[in-house]
Amino acid sequence: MKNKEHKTSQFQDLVYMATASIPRGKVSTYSNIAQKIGSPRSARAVGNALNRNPFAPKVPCHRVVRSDGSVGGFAGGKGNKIKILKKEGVEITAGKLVEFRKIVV
DNA sequence: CTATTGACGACAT
DNA sequence: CATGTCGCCAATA
Repeated sequence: MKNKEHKTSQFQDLVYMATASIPRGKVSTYSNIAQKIGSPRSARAVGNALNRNPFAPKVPCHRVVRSDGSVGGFAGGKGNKIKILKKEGVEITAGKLVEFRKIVV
């Protein structure tokens, strides 16, 4: 029997592509990705797409944070997201990225 | 088709 | 600085 391929919509595909281009040790924001894919007002929808990300961990959705510097959510648990980011060299204090403005792409 | 949901953002309190 | 409200958009029921 054949595997059922989760058909990804164009919107989700664009989100995954943009997210995959984030270099290790840096981050991006939901809003930033939204603009990159041509829907600057769809930050929320971007988060939804990443939440269902079928290409994890190929697509580093943990490198996407909120525009105010807070970590945002994570399907594997927010604490886990913070842990992974710290491992990549990202400083986080009280749930906020310290040098956020300097590492955001 | 409409209603609900959600890993958001900006602003008000 | 913490919390709440409104607006936004796409996926799903």
